[in-house]
Amino acid sequence: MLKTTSDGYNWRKYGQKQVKSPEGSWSYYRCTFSDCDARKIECCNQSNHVIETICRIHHNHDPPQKVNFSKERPELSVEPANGSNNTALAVAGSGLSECVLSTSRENLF
DNA sequence: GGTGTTTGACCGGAG
DNA sequence: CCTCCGGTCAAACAC
Repeated sequence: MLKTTSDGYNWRKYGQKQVKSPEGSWSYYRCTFSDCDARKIECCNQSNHVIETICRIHHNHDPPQKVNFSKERPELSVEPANGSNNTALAVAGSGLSECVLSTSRENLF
């Protein structure tokens, strides 16, 4: 709460599921912004480490960190800049824009 | 008191 | 038509 998460947005969890392997859990997140309908799904492994972050719907607004947020922000921007053809990522009206960010679990593991 | 998290149940689509 | 699974909502609880 109060503090923003990885993306710089405020996410509200609205569901969790244990799917696939017993060591796989999906956490469903939604943007707390009233004017935003962004959704995100986090895939965690047995140790509750986020191994994959699937962004479903993108935000239609700027991050709440409007004040001096430039000094923060490690390096993970919203888009996978390392992606080759991330141009399709800009498809806001293409219906379904999804980006899968594979986080290095070794960071925590 | 308000907002977000947790957990179980319900619904719709696919096979 | 029935069953399984992914996705969402709602009530209760925690901070």
